[in-house]
Amino acid sequence: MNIGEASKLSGLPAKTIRYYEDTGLIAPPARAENGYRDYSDTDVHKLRFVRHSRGLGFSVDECSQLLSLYEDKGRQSGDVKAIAQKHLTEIEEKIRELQELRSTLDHLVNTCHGDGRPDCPILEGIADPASI
Amino acid sequence: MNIGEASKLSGLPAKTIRYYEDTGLIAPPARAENGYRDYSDTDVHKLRFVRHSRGLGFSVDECSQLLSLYEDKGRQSGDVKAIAQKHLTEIEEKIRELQELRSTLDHLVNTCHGDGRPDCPILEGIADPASI
DNA sequence: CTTGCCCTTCCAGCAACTGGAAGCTTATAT
DNA sequence: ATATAAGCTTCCAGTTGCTGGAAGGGCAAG
Repeated sequence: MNIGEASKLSGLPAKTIRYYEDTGLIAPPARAENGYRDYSDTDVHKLRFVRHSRGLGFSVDECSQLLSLYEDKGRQSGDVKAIAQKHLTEIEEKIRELQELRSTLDHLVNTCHGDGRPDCPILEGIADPASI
Repeated sequence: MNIGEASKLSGLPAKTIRYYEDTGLIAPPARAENGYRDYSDTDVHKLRFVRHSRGLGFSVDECSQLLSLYEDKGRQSGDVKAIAQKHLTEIEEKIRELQELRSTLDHLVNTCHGDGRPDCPILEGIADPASI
């Protein structure tokens, strides 16, 4: 099938599929006689795999590793788990950071009248965070 | 003072300060006779303001708006609050997304033995999310 | 036969820096 | 005085993960 069809079935934009091919994340597919990329069902399956792992927030590099492991029937699940665990830890860290930001911002937003007057605790809080 | 000193006092890398100048976030400082950038205390104050607002996760563009408002003594606090509120909402949305990812990943990681055997619920979950 | 859509490649740009090269000036050490 | 090191200048390239657009070829329908 052409890239348009593979795009529909995988849920990835055609642009993105070509990009993944360029950067080596996915192997180049077969080519039809007219030069068009020709995707198999297996190719589409892998594209979907990549879309899902990207959707879980894995970096393209991590997706590449996960895809290799997926294709390696002699894999060790410990290797997969290590990647996922590391990613999970990073996500948890990110959540903590964002919650801190939310807390600070929420406080600032709530103390600002937000009207036509110029005095603004938000700006003061940014200028001098120690004052919060 | 030279950029190195301004960097120390503001907490921003010299590279970043030059970058902010290039992109118009901060006004170009005075220049000494030797061509070196020459920062005033006021300049440093603004650099700190930018560092803090970046630290709160505002985009450079939003920082630019906030800095303008900070310098505008006739500002309306409602304008500031609108920017901060929008950002807060985005952060809350981001937190929700990450919590979803965390939930899914946590489940996957916990169901994987993570040993030398090849069967791996993480890979299966990525390949077929409907199965989770 | 032309219109329109799909495909191809390549180049540029987004955010927000960061690193490095090449070439000044200034400060320090001998 | 001189050699070296540190700090400054500019400019260009790379990072991540795409996305948009230009220029051109393929192919089916009207």
